[in-house]
Amino acid sequence: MPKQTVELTEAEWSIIKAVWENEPCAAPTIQEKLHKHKEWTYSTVRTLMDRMVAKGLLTAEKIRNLTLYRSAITRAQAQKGELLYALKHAFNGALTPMMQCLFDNHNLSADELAELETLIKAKRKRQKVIRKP
Amino acid sequence: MPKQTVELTEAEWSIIKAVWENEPCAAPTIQEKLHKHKEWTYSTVRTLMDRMVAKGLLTAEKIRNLTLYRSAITRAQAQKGELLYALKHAFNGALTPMMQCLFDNHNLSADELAELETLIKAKRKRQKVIRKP
DNA sequence: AAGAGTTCTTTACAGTTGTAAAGATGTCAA
DNA sequence: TTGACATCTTTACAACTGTAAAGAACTCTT
Repeated sequence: MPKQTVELTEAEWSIIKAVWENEPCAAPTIQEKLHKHKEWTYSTVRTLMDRMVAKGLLTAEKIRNLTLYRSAITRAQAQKGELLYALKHAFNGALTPMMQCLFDNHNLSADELAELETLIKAKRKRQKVIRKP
Repeated sequence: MPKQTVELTEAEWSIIKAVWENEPCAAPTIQEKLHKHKEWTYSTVRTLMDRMVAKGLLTAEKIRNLTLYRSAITRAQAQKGELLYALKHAFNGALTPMMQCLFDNHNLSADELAELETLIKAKRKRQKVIRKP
């Protein structure tokens, strides 16, 4: 079974986002891709990536002199982990207060509000479907 | 100005929640309150709390042999910090995908769905109000 | 085969986090 | 004033995180 709760540090988020967009990819590629935003040397990126392999966040495959990395978790899994962490710790698992907080701290365009309503309506219909937790 | 982005570790969340519910309070009180859930010794709790004072998450006031602690940030601030962290890292700041993710991983009661709609409607009206960021 | 360039490996180090033992000090009741 | 008890202070330590230097190894071209 896949890890059911994934937690990423800030640095790991940077790395894995770049991996998702470039996989399979080599460490130097990731370093270059991140270079605009992060002043990390190759060594830094490499160390982070290898640690992420050890944690099961990435996989590495060695081909001759090159190590090819791939993500071992999906973006959805990572997002879920992050969100559930916030939900659990900051809101004791209660969704409505979380939404409330979001609404209080974030301006929403009319379009976004409409989209949310659409999501809610869709959710009502789907609600009966069994979902694996 | 108050810290505008607060980030708490898991242990810090445990502590500060207990503080919010008991402040002003002494470290031994917090240790006892948490005892059901956390097998922390007094030393552990105390160390965590003192570090939180150093970080500006709590305040400490010494009265004779007793150190009284208070929260230095509100629950709302902490919640906001946690949520914005998730929003920024996992969703690149995009709210709708975040909601989507939430809906995909969380069953909602009819009541909750209705509440959300209410929140959205309220938000539409308030939207024009200037909010300080 | 030698040099240039690319990629990797090893090692390190300081700061943070979780966890706590041991001992010091203060307080109050008898 | 002497324990008994409560509370505090100091010190420690391992794991994890962010960051990277230095040097080794590989690859490709001339």
